[in-house]
Amino acid sequence: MSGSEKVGGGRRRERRKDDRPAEIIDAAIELFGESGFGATRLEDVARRAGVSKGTVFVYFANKEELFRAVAQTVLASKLGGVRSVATDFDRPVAELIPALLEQAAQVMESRLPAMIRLLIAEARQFPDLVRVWHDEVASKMLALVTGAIRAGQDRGEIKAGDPRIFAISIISPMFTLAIFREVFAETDIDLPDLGPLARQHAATILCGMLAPK
Amino acid sequence: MSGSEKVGGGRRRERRKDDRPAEIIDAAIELFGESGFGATRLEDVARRAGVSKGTVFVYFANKEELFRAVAQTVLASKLGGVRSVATDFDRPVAELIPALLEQAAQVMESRLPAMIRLLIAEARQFPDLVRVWHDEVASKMLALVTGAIRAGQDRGEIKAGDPRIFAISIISPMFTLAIFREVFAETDIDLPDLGPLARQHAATILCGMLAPK
DNA sequence: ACCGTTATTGACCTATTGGTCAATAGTATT
DNA sequence: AATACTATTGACCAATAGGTCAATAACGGT
Repeated sequence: MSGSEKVGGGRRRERRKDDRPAEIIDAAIELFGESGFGATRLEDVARRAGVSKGTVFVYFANKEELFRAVAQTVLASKLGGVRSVATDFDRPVAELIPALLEQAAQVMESRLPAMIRLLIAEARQFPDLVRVWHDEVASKMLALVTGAIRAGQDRGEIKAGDPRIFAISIISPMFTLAIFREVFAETDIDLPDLGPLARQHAATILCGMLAPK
Repeated sequence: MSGSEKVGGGRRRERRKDDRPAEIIDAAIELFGESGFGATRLEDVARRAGVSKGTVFVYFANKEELFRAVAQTVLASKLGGVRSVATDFDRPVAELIPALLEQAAQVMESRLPAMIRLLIAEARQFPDLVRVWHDEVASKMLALVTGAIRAGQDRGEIKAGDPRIFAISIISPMFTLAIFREVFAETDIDLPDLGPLARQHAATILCGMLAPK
């Protein structure tokens, strides 16, 4: 109570060079997520970050650059998750797939879907970001699953068929539901939860892919 | 050849009240699809429609209204496809699902994915459009599939499980691939085609859902 | 041919907002 | 306490693009 004021509305100008970028990025993540890139005003980002518009331009050359920073921040924070699953590569597919989908259900509970929505929205404006998103996340994910499928096929565990298509069959429900939840978030439309979807879909698709013994 | 000039670069001012709206909407579909809503200038829409900016405002109160018209046009033109599948409702699921996915593969070859991308992008800006899209397309689609699943379960054809989740398992790969193709369109990334996906996925998911005899 | 109607135009207005920068005020050092 | 340094500010600028409207010219009717 005595000396240290509550930070929120405390002194007006504080010099915190090191924390600013992260704070601005956080604010931008929220606002871009709420209103999209085009409709979000830098001044609002600044205000939410507790900073003036000028400060935003001290740390980010322009709006695009801020968007890049936002996208990379969210993507980077999720990379760990993907990696962790990538480690247990050569378990039997019957174990890998449920684990993978469970993991996906968790990851999709974060800010990632909002980010994905943004990337879908601005894909044409920021082709290089699409590239990053593909190289860092999508293709790695796909490669991981495809590899596991192929291994399973070699072992005679999995039916014949295009592994890339199997991979899409496996992961797309998580992707689709995550997007749907984003899009229909503000409405009263109710959708299944990610967890149950992950489990039932894992069982179904696995059963469809296992080679008949 | 004699009197009627080629329409394209013909006389500058023509009075064609009836055709203008459709022409403007067509131009807008293309441009919104290419650059998104925010980044598309009404003046460009006008030019592509062979008309001046003022004319656009004669037929559409503002940019939002034009967007609505665009969305509804594309949605409406696709409604027929959904309906046509809805008719053969109580065939055995083993026939219905491949047919449905084949149909979906075809529909996703149209402008619909671009429109879906747009709707995802602008969902927060146009909540009422999201509603339309849900009521007119998504929920009908879901209801159709869910209904068929339930019927199949009653007949003992299909395993126990949440029919809504089964429905997502069935259709989401088509949705996902369509979106991916949109997003990665400008890159050199190559993705599977919709047809093969539809067929292999139909076989896989069906096999996973059929009750063991 | 003439005229009245109105679809069409494009110059114009203006609000918005990304982006700049000289002034200001924290902070560290002495 | 005085000084130097620089993070922060917010008034300001300029460009862009949505939106308006009086003037114009295409068309139908007589």
